Amino acid sequence: MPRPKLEDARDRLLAAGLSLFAQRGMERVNSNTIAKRAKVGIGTFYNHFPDKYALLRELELRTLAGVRAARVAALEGAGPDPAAQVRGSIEAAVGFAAAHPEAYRVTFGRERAGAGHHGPVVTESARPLANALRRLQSRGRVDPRLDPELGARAYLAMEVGMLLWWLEDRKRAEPGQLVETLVRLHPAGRAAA
Amino acid sequence: MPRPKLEDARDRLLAAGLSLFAQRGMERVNSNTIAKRAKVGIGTFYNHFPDKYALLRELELRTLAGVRAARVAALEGAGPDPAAQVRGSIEAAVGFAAAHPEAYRVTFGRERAGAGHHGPVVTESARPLANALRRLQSRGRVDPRLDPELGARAYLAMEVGMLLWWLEDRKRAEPGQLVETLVRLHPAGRAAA
Amino acid sequence: MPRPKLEDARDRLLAAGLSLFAQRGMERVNSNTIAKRAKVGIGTFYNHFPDKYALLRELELRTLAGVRAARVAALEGAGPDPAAQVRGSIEAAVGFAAAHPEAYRVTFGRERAGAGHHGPVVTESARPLANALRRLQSRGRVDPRLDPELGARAYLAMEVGMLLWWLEDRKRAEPGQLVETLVRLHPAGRAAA
Amino acid sequence: MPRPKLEDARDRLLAAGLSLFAQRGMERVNSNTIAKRAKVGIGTFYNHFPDKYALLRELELRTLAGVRAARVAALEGAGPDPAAQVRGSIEAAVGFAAAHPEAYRVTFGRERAGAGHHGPVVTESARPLANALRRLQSRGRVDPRLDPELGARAYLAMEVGMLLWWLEDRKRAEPGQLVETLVRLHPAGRAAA
DNA sequence: AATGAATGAGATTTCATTCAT
DNA sequence: TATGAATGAAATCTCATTCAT
Repeated sequence: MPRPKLEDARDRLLAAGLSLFAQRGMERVNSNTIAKRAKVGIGTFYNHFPDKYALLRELELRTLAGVRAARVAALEGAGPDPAAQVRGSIEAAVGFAAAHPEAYRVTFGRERAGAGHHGPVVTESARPLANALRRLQSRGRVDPRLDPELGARAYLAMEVGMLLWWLEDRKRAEPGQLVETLVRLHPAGRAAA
Repeated sequence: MPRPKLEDARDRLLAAGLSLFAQRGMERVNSNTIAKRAKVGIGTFYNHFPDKYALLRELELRTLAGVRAARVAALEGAGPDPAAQVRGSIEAAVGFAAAHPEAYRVTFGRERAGAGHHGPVVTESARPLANALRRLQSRGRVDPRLDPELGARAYLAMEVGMLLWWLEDRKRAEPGQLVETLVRLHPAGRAAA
Repeated sequence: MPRPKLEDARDRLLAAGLSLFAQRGMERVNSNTIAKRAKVGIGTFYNHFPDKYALLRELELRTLAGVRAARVAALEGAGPDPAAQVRGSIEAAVGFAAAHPEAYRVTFGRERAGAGHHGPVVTESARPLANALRRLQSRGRVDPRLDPELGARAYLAMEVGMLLWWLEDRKRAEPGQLVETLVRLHPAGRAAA
Repeated sequence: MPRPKLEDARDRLLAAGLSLFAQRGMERVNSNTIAKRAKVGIGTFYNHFPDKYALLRELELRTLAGVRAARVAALEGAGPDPAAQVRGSIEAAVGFAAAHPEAYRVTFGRERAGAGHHGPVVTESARPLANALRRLQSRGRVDPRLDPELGARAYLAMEVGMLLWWLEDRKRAEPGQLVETLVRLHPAGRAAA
């Protein structure tokens, strides 16, 4: 029998934190509320996390790993065609947001206090995309005048912004429409036109 | 202490709030600090604003009006060519962000508590852009398969996201590069390619 | 022409204070609100009253004078019969409360902060009643074993308590019923039985 | 500081609140002072009561229960004679006020902000007394022209008013005198005359 | 006399964190 | 490890009063 209570408390705290952060936003959630929602004593909270930001950080790391894994899997499944890779990567991101809306909103949303947070979170995805753009430019498949760093940033800002907007109210669009729009506006999608 | 000149206090509070919000983010600024920075009693703060969110809202309204005015002026000065209009509008936005970085970050940044705030702020710009895209589609200048609403949203998310990223550290790019990138990735820029 | 503005402000302040105190109770009314209701600057408030308690005190003095005058007039109109005098005095008190419910509630109600306030307000009425009871005892018209001081106090507590209770919701009884009840329970009403 | 024994804090807060409310009156006591007097952190105050009114309400409930219990016990001990019952009930009330002067003053005194509070507190005692009067009327022991509801109210206003006045300065009378006065002026005492 | 913006002491309330059990 | 009562620094907000105009 696996330890029944042990990791239980930690997982319940993470789940409670996730749903509360998504619902109310970082600064409007307090550690006591998280513990209560997790049906755990407040002392237990501090046995597992040094403070509430640590819990948030862990949620973010899990989300980032999840998005990355989804993209990697999509790229591996897409074969060598760049267009298919772009579409696959986008479908992966949209799919992840649809499957884990709270995690997506908490990680990428506008909730964090303090400036300069968005950047780092996105940076990790920007680098591989910039490299991909450079490769495509060298093969003449993307406008060579586009700065690949800036293009990557710009695209990711767009993707994140759209998905957050969509998650506010999913009736705003079908996932397929989102994918179409993002594909069409993707820097690597342009050359096709 | 003698009472300062009439509307002085209110303006000083707005200025103090702006710089503090930009520096530390909404939730890490308190009314006492704003009042102190404005060299005004805490009571004066509450004579002018019911709470710190009201001050923020006023700053946002001023910023939105500023961006809109800059865009309108640019469009009027750009003549009838759609490409020139797109570029002009983008230059106006970049110019505004460069001239009022704190106001831009406070208004569009990721600081507000509670979800669903970004949307409304951006919505007002999304509508005219969607209309422009529709017009260009009917004239065959923009890919007709692009959903104009989603395209407008996507572009604005990109523009805002890039400018916020840039304002975190302006050494990251020259304003001209930003304009080039945004022009190239603009939904209406595509058909020109 | 009498000074038009002069006493105007003071009277409007008193009226505003009366209605606000009656509505919300002493401690939940502030001087700025009174001034606003009186359509007068807050500065004007302090030109007329040293503080908000002074305004209250003036209202109370006016009310006490009003009740006393009503009772005196009733006694004078009642002729020499003690029973008629008792009934007349009670009718005067009930009539005053009915005519000036706010003033009555503010003056006699349970609103004042700090203990020991009720006593003084009532004391002034207790003395003449105690004297009357003594006179009636010496004439054998009131039970001689009743302590006239305590009897007077007790009756007045009853009268005030009933009228406040009635003013909370006047549908609770007809004024005539109140008078009957108070007459029957009056220390001097007893001998009649 | 080591945490004091379990429910200790709550009881100390109630005791501190009682003595402070009695001393200064509701509106002149603040939560900090109560906590300090109870030798407890301010946070502990808010762990136990949502605000100071909640503490007051609990004190009132305890007092009302105490008075009721004292009256019930007295009635049970008084036997079937109505006169003895009346006297017993009055002795119980006077005894309770003498034994718990602070609780009595806080519960029945004129301190509460907002109107309409006294009524409800007294209502609960008014009903049984009204019923008793009705019974006595049907047996011809009380003047049938007296409205039993109003009579009950009137008597209770008298009792409460006298006891509050007495508690302001106990030298004003002996408890025995109070009882005598109240017995003589009781609606059910009258028929004896 | 009238005005009302400005003031700041003080009251209320929140919440991250500790620690004895 | 788990618990949760206790804590107090810090934030929000009120309001009586002043004073330059």
